[in-house]
Amino acid sequence: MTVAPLTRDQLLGHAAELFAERGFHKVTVREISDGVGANVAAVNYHFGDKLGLYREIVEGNIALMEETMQKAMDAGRGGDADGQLRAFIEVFVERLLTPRDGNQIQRLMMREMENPTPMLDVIVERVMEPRMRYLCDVIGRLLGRPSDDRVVRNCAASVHAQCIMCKRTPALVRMNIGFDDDGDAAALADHIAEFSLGAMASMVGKTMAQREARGGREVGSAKSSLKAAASA
Amino acid sequence: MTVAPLTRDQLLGHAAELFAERGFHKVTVREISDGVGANVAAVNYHFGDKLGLYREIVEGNIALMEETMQKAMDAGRGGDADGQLRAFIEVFVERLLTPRDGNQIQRLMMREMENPTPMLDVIVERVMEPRMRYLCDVIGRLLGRPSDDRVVRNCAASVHAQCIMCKRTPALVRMNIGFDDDGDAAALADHIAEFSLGAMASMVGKTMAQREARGGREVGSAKSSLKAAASA
Amino acid sequence: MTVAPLTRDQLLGHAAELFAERGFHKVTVREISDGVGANVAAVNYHFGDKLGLYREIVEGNIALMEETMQKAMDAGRGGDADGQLRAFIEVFVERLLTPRDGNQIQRLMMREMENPTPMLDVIVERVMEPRMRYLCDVIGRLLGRPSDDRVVRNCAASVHAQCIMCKRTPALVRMNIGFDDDGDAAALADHIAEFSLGAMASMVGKTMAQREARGGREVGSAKSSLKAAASA
Amino acid sequence: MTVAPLTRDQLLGHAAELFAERGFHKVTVREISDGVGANVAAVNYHFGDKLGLYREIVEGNIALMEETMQKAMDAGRGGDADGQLRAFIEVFVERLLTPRDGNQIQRLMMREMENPTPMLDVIVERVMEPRMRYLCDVIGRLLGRPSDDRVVRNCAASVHAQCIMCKRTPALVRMNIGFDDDGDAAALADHIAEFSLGAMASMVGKTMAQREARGGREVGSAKSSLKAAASA
DNA sequence: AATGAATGAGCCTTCATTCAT
DNA sequence: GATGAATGAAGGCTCATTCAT
Repeated sequence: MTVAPLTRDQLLGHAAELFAERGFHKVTVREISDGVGANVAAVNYHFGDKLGLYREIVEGNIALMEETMQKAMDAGRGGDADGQLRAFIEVFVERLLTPRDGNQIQRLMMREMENPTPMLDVIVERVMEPRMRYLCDVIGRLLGRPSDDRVVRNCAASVHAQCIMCKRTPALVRMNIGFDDDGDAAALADHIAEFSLGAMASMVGKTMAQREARGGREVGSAKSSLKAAASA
Repeated sequence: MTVAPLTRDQLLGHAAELFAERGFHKVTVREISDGVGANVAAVNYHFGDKLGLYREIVEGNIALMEETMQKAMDAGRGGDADGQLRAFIEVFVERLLTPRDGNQIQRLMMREMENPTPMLDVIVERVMEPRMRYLCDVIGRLLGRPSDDRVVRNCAASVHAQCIMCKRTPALVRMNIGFDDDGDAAALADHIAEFSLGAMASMVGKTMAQREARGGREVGSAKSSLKAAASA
Repeated sequence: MTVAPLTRDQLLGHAAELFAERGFHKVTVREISDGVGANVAAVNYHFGDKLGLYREIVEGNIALMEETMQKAMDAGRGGDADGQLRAFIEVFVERLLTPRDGNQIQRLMMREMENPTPMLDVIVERVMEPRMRYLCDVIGRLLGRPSDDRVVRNCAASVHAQCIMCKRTPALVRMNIGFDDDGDAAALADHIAEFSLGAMASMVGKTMAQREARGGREVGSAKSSLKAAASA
Repeated sequence: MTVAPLTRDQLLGHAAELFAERGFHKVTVREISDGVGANVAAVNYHFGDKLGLYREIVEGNIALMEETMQKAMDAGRGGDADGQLRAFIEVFVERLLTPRDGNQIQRLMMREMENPTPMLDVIVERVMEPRMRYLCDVIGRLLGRPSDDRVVRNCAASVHAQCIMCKRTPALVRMNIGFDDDGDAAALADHIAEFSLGAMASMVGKTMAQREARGGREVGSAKSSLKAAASA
């Protein structure tokens, strides 16, 4: 026998969608409670206050996110850096563009970037930093440089900047500065991957050419898959 | 002999800073007026309403911006597309990072992206569209494709995304997903230019390789400076 | 056991009195809420906004009014036009002069005539138009003319103007231009009925005299009860 | 040589029109001053405050009114009461409907009836009371009764009510309870005069019939022109 | 004689929160 | 476990008035 979904869970579900869509500040508790046929006081009753509800949603999403991230890293394990970066971009972009019940973390993060809340710190610690660490790790291997290298960090930022721009916020749409708007996440991911891998291949090529021009020679350190490709 | 700064100008100055810092919606008229020791009604008296004050600030900034854009385009005139793109990125990034009294347009635009106001339309028309048109034009010549080509637009978006990310908003700083933070605009611009030009050179190279593989042959149309370099 | 009157009902009651007394625009929500010891936001909570509260009051009154009008028409049914007009005037004037708890429609309508609100349209549709239709119908039969005849409409306006003037607004009282102020609704109604029926009888008589002078002859059409009386 | 009209006079003229159109409370001092290209403070400078300006306008109009009233009374002098009443109604209605530069008293009085100001007392004393006195005097002679007779007062009120209704306020128009709307002041005045004289003739006739029925006889007192006509 | 600038009181509305049941 | 009712703080705006020049 099925029980009616508890108000608490309904609130969580409905609020999650609203927060993901418009951000913490632009959603009123009345909207949330009305949306599930509950009383205004329901939010405070179940979650202490509006932020408490938001916190629970964010934390739930973070947990999901951590699993996903782990899976993504596992999936890439064993492959080359090139494939790992492509995979990362594909997953990221797809998540950003495709609404999924119970997983709004990517959109929530976009909203946090626009209008931060106290939850941002948690998000940074448990989502952004692991992600950037992974991204830098992959790119480091791509470029044959340490993952805390300045160039690596900048390339990671370049890649990340493009991914973020995939999320079409109202302002971005009106500004018409985004990517081609055919709603095809795969095509978008492909462009970003091509663009970024091409950029980094070119960087590695130049570095090599410069070094070779200086009579230099590859000296150990990390092996670069792009260098390998470039020298092939 | 200098006169005490008029309330109107004080309001403009103070409000401009507040708006640039937090965006239109997160600033109250009381904050603005109190900040210069004026009455709440002062804003209404001088500017009709809050939006009128904001409009005047934005429009002043847009005018400055248009001059700058013109200058940037003039600077590139005569050079090749490669140089023009570099110049554009340099100017853009420099503006974004260097605070200038009475010129908050870049920050205001970031705030508009986060939380749009009715002024966004004007900004789009007079700032974003000319900028993107120019960017697509330059990149079109770089890639040897028409400026309204899909690939061109996507590359322009990739370049633009990176530029925007240079602006360190409070959230971006806390998220630690931005470029290396040494405050050196030139170095940042250089990274973005290298990254982007490398990406596009690689794209052109691939295209050529594909065409050559298909026994194709360069057939006129626009000449690509990157293609020229790639085939050299 | 009686419960303490709910704030909502208190607000309705107090506001109704204030609105009837001074009109929508001259009453503030603070006055309303303070008057029943409630918070300013109470009005918004219970009725959405000030107009929502007003709407509820007006609509309640209109409903009562419709019943009354129906009753007045029923009362006249079967009688001749003369009697119907008398009945109408009596009921109307009595309503206008006698304050009734929870029925402020007559006063509210006076206020709407002075300072219209968006509710006027509803009042017109559901109160004024039915009333004037009925009045024109009765007078049309009195005069032996179609109810949309110009003369009929003007006579209806003359009758209605006198009825309205029975309502002693503060300004009217100070101006001392109203009817004799002994508070006797029946006497007032009698005067208006005498005056108006006399006027119309005279009109019919003249018409007849004119027609007869022209050698004309009564040719059917609607039968006029006043004509019948005049020729008797 | 002509001098530029003084600000003071411009303010008087413009404000008079605005006040006549919408009433004291619905006109802002800014509107008044802007309308003549003057500063907001001009009103207070020249007239002390908004009410001071209004007072001056009202008093000027009252003075004009008194002259006019005097003239109207003079004009009627010598004629019979019937003609005097017709003349009164014609002048009154025509004044109400026809805007005249520098004579807005009728419209101002309508506005005072809707939304009284402190000036109402003066208007009552110097305009309303003399007018009603004259009206009662004329009607008294018409009916052959003393001018302070209850019936006379009521008839005066009936006449006056109809005249007032000629002024088409926004609410009256929407309510569709006014006279036929062809903007012809003369026709309107004619209807009201016919209606009212007919009404009073009928009253006199009845009175006579009643008295005669009681075997009564005309015993001196005021002579009634209508009675004369009725007995002819 | 007149004005630009500025003020203060007041209004309606919004929203997260709290309280008593 | 949940709610209807009510609150208080705050926000944008209007308008007659005042002040210094």
